[in-house]
Amino acid sequence: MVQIYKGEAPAALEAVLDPAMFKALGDPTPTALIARLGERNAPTTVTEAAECCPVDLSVVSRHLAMLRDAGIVQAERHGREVRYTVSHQALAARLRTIADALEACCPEESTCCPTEVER
Amino acid sequence: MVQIYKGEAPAALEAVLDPAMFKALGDPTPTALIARLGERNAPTTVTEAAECCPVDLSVVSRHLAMLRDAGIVQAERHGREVRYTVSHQALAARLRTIADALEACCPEESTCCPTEVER
DNA sequence: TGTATATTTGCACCATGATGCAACTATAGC
DNA sequence: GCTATAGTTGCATCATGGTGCAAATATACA
Repeated sequence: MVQIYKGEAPAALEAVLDPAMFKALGDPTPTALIARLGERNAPTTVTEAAECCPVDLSVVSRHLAMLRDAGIVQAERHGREVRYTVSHQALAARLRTIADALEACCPEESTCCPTEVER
Repeated sequence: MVQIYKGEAPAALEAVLDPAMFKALGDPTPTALIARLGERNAPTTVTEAAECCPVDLSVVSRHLAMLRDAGIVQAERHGREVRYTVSHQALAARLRTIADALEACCPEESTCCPTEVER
């Protein structure tokens, strides 16, 4: 369950930190699908996209739907096939928006002597 | 298990798409911790950080360690306490690096008529 | 050395999500 | 309408990871 804590992040941050997007990017199969759509660089059917990884077609279908819901890819139906497209530019723009929000939310403060702790 | 598919992403992308970072940002507790460290804006102990959310102190300790391993926060031990610091600037920089890699990897191509498919 | 505080780690439990298979729906062509 | 192809969805299974509790470790101080 994705529970949001009260006052978890500054408003601007909270608006752009989309858990769905990060969850998608944290798993290898969706990541592979994003790369696959990128290298094909053209509307790609579920069957074509499935060549990216050794998983069942239904798994690919589900992941693509998840990516669509997360706003990372777009879908268009043509007859009996559905063609997916990824906009790396759009995804990059979203990451930059988050970066902007991060820098804006909390002014940096110099710390005296940050020493790494061995793990 | 985080399995990396062969040729999952262009080299430049693969180098910056860190699953550990995205996994951390996809869960509310680590996100709340990042925000907590940001608003305090100074080295923060585990006990202080734990005020961010209604979870056991051990959970906070584990999440902070995970964030440290993911390179998102830094830790320094002072006596019996460990003080954590987050650099929003550094995190923002990493996101921008990913954005750059995304834009560089696959030249955009215009699609004819991207129509959303109802879910 | 003994005690108190701060943090980490072992362990068990539970919710979530990824997966494969089979059944189902949608569409095209006969 | 019937059949074939493309994709989605239901269901069961399994791995992962978040969580709390208790025990262990690290350090300071008496």
